[in-house]
Amino acid sequence: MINYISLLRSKGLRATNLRLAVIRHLDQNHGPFTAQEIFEQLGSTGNLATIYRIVESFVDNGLALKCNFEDGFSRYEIFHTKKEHHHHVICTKCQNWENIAFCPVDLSYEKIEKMGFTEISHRLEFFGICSTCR
Amino acid sequence: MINYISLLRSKGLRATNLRLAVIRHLDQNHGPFTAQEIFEQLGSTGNLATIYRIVESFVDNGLALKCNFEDGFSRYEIFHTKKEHHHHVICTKCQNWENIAFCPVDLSYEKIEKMGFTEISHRLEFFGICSTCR
DNA sequence: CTTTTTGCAAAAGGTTTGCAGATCA
DNA sequence: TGATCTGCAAACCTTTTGCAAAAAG
Repeated sequence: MINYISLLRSKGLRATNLRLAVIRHLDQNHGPFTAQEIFEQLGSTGNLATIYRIVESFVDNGLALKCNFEDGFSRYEIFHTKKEHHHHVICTKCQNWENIAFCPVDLSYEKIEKMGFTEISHRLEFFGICSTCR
Repeated sequence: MINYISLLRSKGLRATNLRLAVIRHLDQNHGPFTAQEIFEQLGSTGNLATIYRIVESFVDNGLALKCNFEDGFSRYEIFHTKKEHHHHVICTKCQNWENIAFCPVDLSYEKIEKMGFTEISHRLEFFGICSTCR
């Protein structure tokens, strides 16, 4: 059982009720979620603008990752070093997604370093049509 | 020398002056570009809303690709089958980018097909800090 | 001369911001 | 108590849309 209060404080963030609710929700559910989804799943308490401030602060402090399904919404997903870096396949019809267990990209970093870049990261998402929609 | 008029017509698009200017600009310059950039680089003639309609019609008809540098703008890049599928490294400080000559991802499609997906595609961008900004 | 495209202005819609009051440490 | 955070409402900013006029074929 994770101590969310300590986790937040370790990043210099005060452990407010709403922040605790958001970090717990992200940690215990199958995300990523949009800010709107988090807001609703938390019972539409609090305020959407505050949810945005919270998830962005999590991204800035390494508690969450932001990802992009090319549908006009930013999505936020828990990040701890325990959980490995991963990607998604998004169905372009129903917008459901699955996690992908492997990353085909990391081995490429050496080539990009040779191009003169440092502190390399990447964003990768797959799109397709899932078996249900076919 | 590409015949842009025929190229547009082969996709069922009328060869208007603005569409010709946009396709020529995308083809002859080092993109991708935002709609605003295209508008300005073309001398701010025409209308930004029309530029949006044009580049989106190019994407729908396979003449352009849309890509995402995670900075709030959509970017559009010429696409012909002659030019191979490729990715970018974007400097997170100066927002300049370079093309990447290889794609580490295509070999993964088989694994994703086994997950039940068809018509698979992917979006991949690398981020880092370039030698100038370091 | 019919259909498609453009310009203009206004709307849409996700995200951000200013500020006063509430909450945390 | 002092610093940080939240709620509210309004602003922001990229992108889209409706419609009448213009251009294409």
